[in-house]
Amino acid sequence: MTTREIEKRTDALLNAVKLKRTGPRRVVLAALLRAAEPQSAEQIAVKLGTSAPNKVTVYRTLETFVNADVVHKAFLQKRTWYYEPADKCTDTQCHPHFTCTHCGDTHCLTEMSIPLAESPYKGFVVHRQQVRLEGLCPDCA
Amino acid sequence: MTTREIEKRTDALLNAVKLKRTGPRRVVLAALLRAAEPQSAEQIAVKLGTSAPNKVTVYRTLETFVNADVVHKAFLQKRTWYYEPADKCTDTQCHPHFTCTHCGDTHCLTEMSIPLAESPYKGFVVHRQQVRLEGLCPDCA
DNA sequence: AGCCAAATGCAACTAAGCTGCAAGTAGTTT
DNA sequence: AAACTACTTGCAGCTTAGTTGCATTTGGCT
Ligand SMILES: [Mn+2]
Ligand SMILES: [Mn+2]
Ligand SMILES: [Zn+2]
Ligand SMILES: [Zn+2]
Repeated sequence: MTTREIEKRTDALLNAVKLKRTGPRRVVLAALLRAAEPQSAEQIAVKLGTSAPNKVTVYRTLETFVNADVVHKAFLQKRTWYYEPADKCTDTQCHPHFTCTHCGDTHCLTEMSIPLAESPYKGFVVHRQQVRLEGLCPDCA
Repeated sequence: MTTREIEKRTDALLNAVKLKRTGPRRVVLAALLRAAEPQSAEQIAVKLGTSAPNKVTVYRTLETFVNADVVHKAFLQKRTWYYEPADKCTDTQCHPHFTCTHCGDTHCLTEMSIPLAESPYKGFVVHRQQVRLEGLCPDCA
């Protein structure tokens, strides 16, 4: 996507969920759309450099996006939260994330579809699932 | 398991992985064996009360157990680490954990087996997977 | 242009965990 | 049994990642 396309998509997404199109929201959402992998608040701030909003605003903005379901938290077995645009996820699951045990890199496996697990337990109703994969990436295999 | 059985199992596990059988290790591992669900360092300390080791020791002990593969970190959508004995996990995955979106409780689904995902991506070699389920528990459904 | 609820920035605070180092102890050796 | 010592523990202080309260600013509306 070009810079111009990202800007258009950012505004369209903010409009769609009826959030004010403020400076901080535009740049934070654009940073997520540009990234190939889930990003932490810290990573976003670093990438934005001098145009980064106050860090409290970054945290609050990301939380706002999650509540509006424009962005999801990706749980990567790390101590910090990572965020990504929600558009490559279905109602019942986000795409799996693969982390290489050798180089530590994480990759979105958006083409992969894993059927929703059926619980053999009486009474448990499963609505969503998250899958995390570990192994060796193409570079390290 | 009775208290006596827990004590025996604790010592047997520590011996098996060649870790010294110290007071802190015995009580922390016993607390995990007694629990039905993954526990945080804080939860363990609270349950142990006055016999809890120093909190730094609890952290270090849990990390030691993970390195020795006696204990695993559970894949939960929380900001703190949760730990559980590794004996109900296979080489390729831990059993899934189910979290109820209504009451917030987490349950170990040890009877559930999910086939290891096959990556459609060239070059990615999957060694392990972790699955987290969300929905309604029997009490809340 | 003026209004105002919503958004932002700043300072202070907190939860969860980590580091350095001195003191203690489990398991071994004599 | 006593001595040895590498591993383990406890304490003080530090760090990371995020939160809260509150005063100031601004986007969207009239
Ligand atoms: Mn992703
Ligand atoms: Mn479990
Ligand atoms: Zn790799
Ligand atoms: Zn419930």
